[in-house]
Amino acid sequence: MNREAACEAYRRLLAEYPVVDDRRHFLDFSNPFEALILTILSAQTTDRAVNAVRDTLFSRYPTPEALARAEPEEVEPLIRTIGFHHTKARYIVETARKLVADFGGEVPRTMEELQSFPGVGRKTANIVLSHAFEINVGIAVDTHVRRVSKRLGFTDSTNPNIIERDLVALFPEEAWRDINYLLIRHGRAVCTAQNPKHEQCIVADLCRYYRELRGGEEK
DNA sequence: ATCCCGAGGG
DNA sequence: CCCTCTGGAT
Repeated sequence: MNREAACEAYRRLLAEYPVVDDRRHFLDFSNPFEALILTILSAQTTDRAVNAVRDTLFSRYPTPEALARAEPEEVEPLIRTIGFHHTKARYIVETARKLVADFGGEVPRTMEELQSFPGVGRKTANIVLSHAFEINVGIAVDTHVRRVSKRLGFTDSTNPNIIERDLVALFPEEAWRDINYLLIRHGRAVCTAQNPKHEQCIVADLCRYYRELRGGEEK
């Protein structure tokens, strides 16, 4: 897909899913430490579930130092409702310990350093950088971004790294932070994995997948 | 039943 | 590439 068509799709998605509006329901990323921990906890879960545990978690462990002193076993009950709590309790305690031991309690601001924390892959690191630090080094690619990008024709690949490279080349840097969010919204509401709602899709006329489907059944 | 703004390990 | 980890919402 060419850049003009991609940006047209971006504009329409932005109008359909207002990002500023949606951010109210997203996680509060004002504190980098909390942002890192909450983003780790967010994996394969809803932001509602994560928001439900944030107050108890951070009132008990307000700093990296406090969380570093805890044992995963005592943190686990506090985050039981988010799922994957056994693994995630270990991730966030070890993350806090590494934060204190290697970074003086300050959350680092590079992709490489962030990905050295347990539970932080490229997707999570991208989110922390772009939302907590306003640093755009790339585009966070999750399963929704992956599916929607492939269908629309933003990329031909299924490899997340190549998808990210294609998206980065396709969109201006100002759009990087929001395209992730827009594609996720669209992926959940309309461009679903099964039975996508083509009739509700605001970018159907730009969509390679939709074009192929119609071509396949009409001729 | 199915899915959720994934990452680590085999 | 595959599998596992998990509870909650719908």
